[in-house]
Amino acid sequence: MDNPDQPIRGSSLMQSANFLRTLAFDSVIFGFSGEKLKILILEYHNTGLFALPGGFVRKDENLNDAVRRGLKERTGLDNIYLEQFYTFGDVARHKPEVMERIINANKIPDVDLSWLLERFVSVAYYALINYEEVVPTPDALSDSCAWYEIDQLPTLMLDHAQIVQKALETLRDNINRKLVGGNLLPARFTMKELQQVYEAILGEKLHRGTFQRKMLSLDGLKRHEKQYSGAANKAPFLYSFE
Amino acid sequence: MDNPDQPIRGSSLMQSANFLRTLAFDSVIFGFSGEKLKILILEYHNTGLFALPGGFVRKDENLNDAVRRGLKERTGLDNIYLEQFYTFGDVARHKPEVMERIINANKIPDVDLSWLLERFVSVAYYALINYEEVVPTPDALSDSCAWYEIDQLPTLMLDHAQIVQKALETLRDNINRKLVGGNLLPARFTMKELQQVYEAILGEKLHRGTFQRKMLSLDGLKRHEKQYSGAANKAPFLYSFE
DNA sequence: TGTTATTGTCGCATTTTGAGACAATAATAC
DNA sequence: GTATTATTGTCTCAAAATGCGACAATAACA
Repeated sequence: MDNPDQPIRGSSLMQSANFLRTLAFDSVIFGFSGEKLKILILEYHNTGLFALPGGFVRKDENLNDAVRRGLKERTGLDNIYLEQFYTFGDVARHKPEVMERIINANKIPDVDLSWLLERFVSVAYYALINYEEVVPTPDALSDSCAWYEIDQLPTLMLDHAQIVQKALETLRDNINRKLVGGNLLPARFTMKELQQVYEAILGEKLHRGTFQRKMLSLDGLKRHEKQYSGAANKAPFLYSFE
Repeated sequence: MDNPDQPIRGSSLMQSANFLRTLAFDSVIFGFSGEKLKILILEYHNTGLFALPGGFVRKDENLNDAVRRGLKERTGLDNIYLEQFYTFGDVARHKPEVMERIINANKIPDVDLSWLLERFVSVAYYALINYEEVVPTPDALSDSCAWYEIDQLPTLMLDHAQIVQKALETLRDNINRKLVGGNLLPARFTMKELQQVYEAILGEKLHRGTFQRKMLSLDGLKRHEKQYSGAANKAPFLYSFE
């Protein structure tokens, strides 16, 4: 389910009065490392349940800000490219027994949490993150918050697998229109690294010459000094996004 | 605001118990006629307020079904291509005084409508409709439900102008990927009519030869008999979508 | 039979894309 | 120094897609 995030730390905050009813968000947080695309997944205490990081929207808070806040709490990162891609509103995604299991697996002071058992519609976002700078941070309900390779995800609860799927599709669509990768890579990177990001997202190999020509023609990259890695070959240029 | 639609007819239905809190939908319904792209706009009784047709989601109803239901009530049409394109969740869109004005302008039996004054997040959809077959139908709160040319809209309440804008952008993006127009035209149409739809959506003239070649290469059109309109020139073929 | 407006299609120049080839180069081996 | 090796930047050429104008075909009417 769209899990609460930080609120439970101070359990008094976790009251329905502070949040919009019915509405939650979930986020698909992409990172890139070791030539692989990964996403952040939570595991709930003593339940064996895996989920996307999500949360609720405060009554006086913009929807987009709520997600930004959640992202910061979970990754420590700020000022990140976030894209809303779909809102999931089927009745079938309402499974109060799952939420109950999560609540029961935790010792939570006597606050009325019955509102969490109601049906939620979830607005889903994805974000592209610099893997190196992230400190994955579980919330009070979770054991862990960790990176998983996109094609080796554990079984996710509710419709979260479907959400991931749709996030990937949207990302693939967008990559042909915008220059993607700014946040997935360090500030300076080689053309090869950028190509690896594209290949990981698209799930296919690209032709080196064609890729380089295309990227350079897009006019969104700035070329810097060469990177002498110590390898016995020509040193590649470093680039940054403008 | 995201207005209630049919429920008020039987005012007993218009109780908060039946609907999800916090959540509404709005729809941008595109039609095509006289070479112009148009959308359906409501006008509320005695308020001078214009709005997109919208509504609420019943507690036991899928989000997508709620929109489909609303669309049918408003246009009489069924089985239409509907696309969810964005969810609007800023605090700034909460203006209880607007909703109050609408409620006060109508004589509504004493049902508690205070829930309508709360903040709503709205999921927005667009639909492409066959103009010829539509019977625009206002709801109980509205004087009228009528077509307006896309570039001659009245001032819309709340953030509805922004919603229309985003719908148009999404439609323009999608038109380059999918074959659009199936619902905007009659079952059989000429290549010229199809081109006019594209030009209305994109807001620019297209080259006739290039357009025809492109459409035929997409392999989603079936060619039928010629249409003898009585004009003194070569008769065009009729096409339909497969 | 000629006229007129519109349609289907073609040809050609231009641009974009896919794929391989080749010289340049950074480190190491000799 | 010089040869070797892996990788990079760029080029070339063919193939495909696109922009734009031209021309023959044709339906109705004079």
